[in-house]
Amino acid sequence: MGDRPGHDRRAGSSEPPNHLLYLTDDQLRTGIEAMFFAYRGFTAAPDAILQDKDYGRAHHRALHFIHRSPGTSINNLLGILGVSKQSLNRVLRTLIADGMVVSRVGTEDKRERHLYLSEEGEALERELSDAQRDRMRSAYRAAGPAAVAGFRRVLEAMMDEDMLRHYEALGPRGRP
Amino acid sequence: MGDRPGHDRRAGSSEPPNHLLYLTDDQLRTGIEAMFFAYRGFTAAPDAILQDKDYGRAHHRALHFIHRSPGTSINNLLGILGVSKQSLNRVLRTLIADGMVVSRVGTEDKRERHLYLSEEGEALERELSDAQRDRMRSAYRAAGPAAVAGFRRVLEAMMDEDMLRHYEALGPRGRP
DNA sequence: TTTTAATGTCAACAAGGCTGACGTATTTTG
DNA sequence: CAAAATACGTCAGCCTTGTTGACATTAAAA
Repeated sequence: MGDRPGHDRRAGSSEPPNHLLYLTDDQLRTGIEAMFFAYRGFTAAPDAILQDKDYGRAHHRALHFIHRSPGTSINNLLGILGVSKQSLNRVLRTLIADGMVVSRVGTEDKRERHLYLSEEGEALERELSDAQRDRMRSAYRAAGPAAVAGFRRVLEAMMDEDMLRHYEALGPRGRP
Repeated sequence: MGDRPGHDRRAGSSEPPNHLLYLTDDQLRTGIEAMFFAYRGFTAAPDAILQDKDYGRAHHRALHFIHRSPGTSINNLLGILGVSKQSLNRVLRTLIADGMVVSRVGTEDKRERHLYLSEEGEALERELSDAQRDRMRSAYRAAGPAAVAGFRRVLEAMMDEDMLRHYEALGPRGRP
């Protein structure tokens, strides 16, 4: 297990080749901790806004992806969010009841519902994503363009196939 | 608000300077989505292991940081994890009852408790972090050392002061 | 026409957050 | 030394968000 190819555990063994120093257990552990702490910073801004309103992080996620893919179906959204339909439904129900989200019966396939944000929904989404982008922007700016490219590359390598598909399907200018 | 210095909203405005193209709203949005999808990949492996046992992600976090800072106090752990003492207590109680974590009364200050992992706790922690590191390692390897450096730099810039303090206090070879 | 797919919804439950309120050592301070 | 502050532990209750199971509806597909 310790000598699985490319699996350099680095515990009391001999030194690793210099070009693999970044794969050290210590480096990996630090990366894990960085993800943990950074994710808190990542969600802090929108969470603070949501505290006052009657919504939570789950609502934010739904708003974000409906904004990104106007007209998306429930099934597509389920795949993106990776939750059960019952969980999503509970969130969507409140958003629809509050007039943030509009659900229209599909034109081609009338079993499907197409989801859109209302004006009000767009406004809330904008408020949340502005706050989150501000945080992201200052991090990007502090780190610089080269670091940002690396950041993206590692995150993309961290996704499994399923997520990567959804991530790429959103593309540079999201389509339903 | 649109022309706050360095706040290039890029919505229907003129082109941004070339050297700031990475601060585009589109780029930031993609980074946000990358974080969202990647975090799922990040927690997937340990979550899968925990599903069988009677523990959850919160237990994993406690195990991780006690492993990293043997002898840590409750208060320190609270700061790292950023949860209420009641939340942490619930998790710690089960871990202590199961013999995964040992709590010793402080030597200098007898009000404090010092937390350690038992042999069994170390074993579980190892199982979980091995799985998570495997995932991390393959992402690191796929992205390469330069990307990893950028990844870390952006994540660190994303933390707020409080988290950064805890993150750095853990250091390269964690101390209590 | 039967089957399958997409969706909504009800019920029940669990994990893991939170706050408020106490109780108890123990250390610090005035 | 007495009073206050600190570091816990714990009980109770509540919220969000996740889960599974079951059942109904509608409409597309075979």
